[in-house]
Amino acid sequence: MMQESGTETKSNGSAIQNGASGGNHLLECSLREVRSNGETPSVEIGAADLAHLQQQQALQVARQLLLQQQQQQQQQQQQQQQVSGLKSPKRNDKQPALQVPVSVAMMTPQVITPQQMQQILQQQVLTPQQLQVLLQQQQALMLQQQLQEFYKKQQEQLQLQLLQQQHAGKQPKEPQQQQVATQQLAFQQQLLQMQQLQQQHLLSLQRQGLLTIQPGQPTLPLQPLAQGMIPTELQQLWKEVTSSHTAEEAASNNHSSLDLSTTCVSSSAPSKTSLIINPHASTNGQLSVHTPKRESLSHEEHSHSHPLYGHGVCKWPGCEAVCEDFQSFLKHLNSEHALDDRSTAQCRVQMQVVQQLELQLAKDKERLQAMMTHLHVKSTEPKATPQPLNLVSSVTLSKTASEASPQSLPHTPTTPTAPITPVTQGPSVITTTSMHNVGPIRRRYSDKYNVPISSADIAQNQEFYKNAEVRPPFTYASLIRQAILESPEKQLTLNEIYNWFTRMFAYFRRNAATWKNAVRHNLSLHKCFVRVENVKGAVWTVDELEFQKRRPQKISGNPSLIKNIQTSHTYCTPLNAALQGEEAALSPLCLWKASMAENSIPLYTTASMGNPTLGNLASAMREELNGAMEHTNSNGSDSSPGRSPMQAMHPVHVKEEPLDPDENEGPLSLVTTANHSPDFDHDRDYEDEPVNEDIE
DNA sequence: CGATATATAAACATCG
DNA sequence: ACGATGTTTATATATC
Repeated sequence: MMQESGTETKSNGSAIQNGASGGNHLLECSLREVRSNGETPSVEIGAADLAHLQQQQALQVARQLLLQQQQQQQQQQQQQQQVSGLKSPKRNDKQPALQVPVSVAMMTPQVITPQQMQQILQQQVLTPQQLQVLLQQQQALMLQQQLQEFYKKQQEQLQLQLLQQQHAGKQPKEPQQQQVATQQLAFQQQLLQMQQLQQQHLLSLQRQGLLTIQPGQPTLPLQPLAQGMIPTELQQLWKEVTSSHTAEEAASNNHSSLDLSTTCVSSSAPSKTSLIINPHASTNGQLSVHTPKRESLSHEEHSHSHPLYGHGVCKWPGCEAVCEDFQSFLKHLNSEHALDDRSTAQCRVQMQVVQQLELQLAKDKERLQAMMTHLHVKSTEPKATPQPLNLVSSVTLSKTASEASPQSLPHTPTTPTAPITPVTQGPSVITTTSMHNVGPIRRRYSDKYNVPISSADIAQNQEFYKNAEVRPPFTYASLIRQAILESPEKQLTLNEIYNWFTRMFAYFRRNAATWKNAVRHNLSLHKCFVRVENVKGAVWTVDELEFQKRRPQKISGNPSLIKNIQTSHTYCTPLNAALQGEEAALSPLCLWKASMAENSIPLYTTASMGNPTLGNLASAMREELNGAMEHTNSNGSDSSPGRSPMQAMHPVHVKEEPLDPDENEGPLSLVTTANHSPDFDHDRDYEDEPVNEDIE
């Protein structure tokens, strides 16, 4: 599984879906999503950090390789006669520590199995933000593992090379120095090769939109990498990449070209395979070792597992050449993606992408750690026990807030704030494929969202529900209301409501019969929804008063929320500004928003900062909460309570395949501007057609 | 434990 | 007859 998902992570979305042979669907999905959206995740890593880390990494690699080399020499000297073959099967055993020079430290966490993830999702133990982080980490982990395989293989190669060279040198019985020199050369070559492979990794990841690499940025990380190695060469190669020369070199070196691809394959294949030395692996052509041919595998398997091939298309970064079958794909691969400067450069970029991911992983890990620590501490505390005091204070705040901004907020989001940059909703998209067997679970959240989440997390979750098929933590009533309020006329037809659901939540792209029924049920059941006859039929509107009247549900166990409300000024401002510029940044409302977003509105992510609809949703939810709090708090206004928006909808049994949402309403069109995947632009109805294969 | 809220399922009605 | 739309009832679960 690890390998498999790792593969997917690594290079291409297509591989992802093809290779979905029970592997990590979460990862697959997320990648696919990212890819389809063509967005790139924002990597919040400073260039300096990157450079530093990469440099360290590079140095580490170099050191390890040197060490390895030395050890090998010693070893060989001791048993010169023994080393007769080209293979060095014992290598792993003898130098286990050297196998994975890169980021070993980051590998400690284990990859979460789909089941585990599923469980987490179902239980909603974690907030969407947390989930996202988790997913990202998982992804990064996969990558790491993949990289591990990469390096293992490379080292293996290196060793073989060294062995070979030693032998060659031995025959003429040249002095040891000569041997050393040869080995040094090989070593350098190996280093270069490794870097190239890494680059490829990065490149493909970048292509997938997993990372954003600014045009000028790449050189930064790369240079440090090159230091102490082959700076000139690397830089030159990089230049070539950046200059995007299109010279397609004929495959004079088919094997080599295959190499790059097979590297990926190996990482996707079982670890055993990945450790096998690929016959073509040596770019130097020095290896003559023959290992099990990949070609021996069934085509089907190939087409399903080759990371560079999927859906009849070559997934080489920037290629997308159509290949009828796997055979033609191989031909194409060999001819078009031979080991030329271009391919090498692309590979390099890929490596960079991977490196960045690694950095991201490190950061996310740190974050997770902090979260865990925090939660652990908190969990043993009042978490389960609501704190009235806090609640009160929060209520007060929110009340003020509501005053500050009229409850009729559903202001249409006029704030496409901004930078609709190629942001990315991170890799954190969850596939439902892995959750299909989940039975209906009806639970409420209540205190499950008391995890404080940073604004950054909030931002990251902007698109979370849009892409991840995770049940949104809102009741149907809340969602329906939101949908209606978001509309320009504050009224929607049933079908429009449906559309809103599917557009806004990936979760509602399946099980249509179920949730649609629920929507209708809710519309009929709740007084707050008023049906109005229209010229064109009937539309549904919201009776705010009625809506607020609903019984108040305590915002239980949310100490952190309160706490945040009181102390979230810091990021409240940015959040507010980003989400709703029209409102006072530091108003209590803002505080409310921040807390709200932190606790139950994971819809906001940097990616959709410019998405008015989301902003609307947020505001509406906030409004709702305001109302609820108001009621709860003031014994006055409405005798009846407001419903806490915190009430959650819970994971439901998912059996259908997610379809693409459609979009029709005018107001919503705003929504789907920059971030939307094309999918959102057709008018598809999400019916329950149990399709299990994921779309691409 | 009972009341309430919500989710889910399903029967049934109405209408185009 | 059929599907979309609504309404209503029943049941399960969670929360208060």
